Amino acid sequence: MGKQMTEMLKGTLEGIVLAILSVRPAYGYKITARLREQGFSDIAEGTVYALLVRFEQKGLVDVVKIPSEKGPLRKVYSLNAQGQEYLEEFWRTWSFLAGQLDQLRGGGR
Amino acid sequence: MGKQMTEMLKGTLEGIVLAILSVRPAYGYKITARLREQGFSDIAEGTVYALLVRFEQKGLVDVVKIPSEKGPLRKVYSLNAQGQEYLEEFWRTWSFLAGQLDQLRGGGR
DNA sequence: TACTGGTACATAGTAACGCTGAATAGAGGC
DNA sequence: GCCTCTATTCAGCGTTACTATGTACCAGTA
Repeated sequence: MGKQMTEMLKGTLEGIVLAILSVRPAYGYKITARLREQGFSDIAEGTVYALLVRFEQKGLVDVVKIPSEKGPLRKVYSLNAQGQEYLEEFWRTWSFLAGQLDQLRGGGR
Repeated sequence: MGKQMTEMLKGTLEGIVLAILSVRPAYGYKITARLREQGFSDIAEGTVYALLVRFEQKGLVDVVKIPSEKGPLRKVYSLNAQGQEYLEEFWRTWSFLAGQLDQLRGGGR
């Protein structure tokens, strides 16, 4: 992945994963696979797990352990009220930034 | 400034400043002031200067020293061909990310 | 039994970036 | 002289994503 993308993901990946969780609960492995399908080609496994741990520590998610059909236990994460709140703030921040960028891009031509 | 914004600016502020320079050459103090007016309320002084130094090291900008009407010499930065190229790549990366986020946001409701 | 491959989670170490806070310095106004 | 505004620089810090590796469970196969 490009270095620009790597840096741009800081702060954004968090929101992306929260948004994914807001649609439906999911576990790390699945989230990583989904991100890769969506074009974030080399998101590292460890990256998502670290993120999920942080969510848990901040109290943004609830966790349930569910047996997998194949392999070790899955840790299924779901967004709780606080996480929803946090996600909304993320969207506000993102909107502002995207607005500014659009303006700059338009003005630059 | 919010912590979310701080993290989101990583990788993005770089593009923002490059975009500003692509419109017309500018110097650190002015850029910082302009960013603050545009709503990036507490961009730290040092942040922009560090960015400009990095641009210089990567060879994305040309630098001229010009006397100020009031105060020490200004270091005026202008985007060169390589910088222009880099900025275009930034826009491509940004477009991809913004597209993904828009999709997620739409799907989440 | 041993091997392979897919699923699933965890973690130590590293690099990059923006922030904090302070220092330096010139010019003009009181 | 002292303060304010302009203008740049730098050391140290916290957060984040990446790299690389390790653990573990299960199914299929030879």
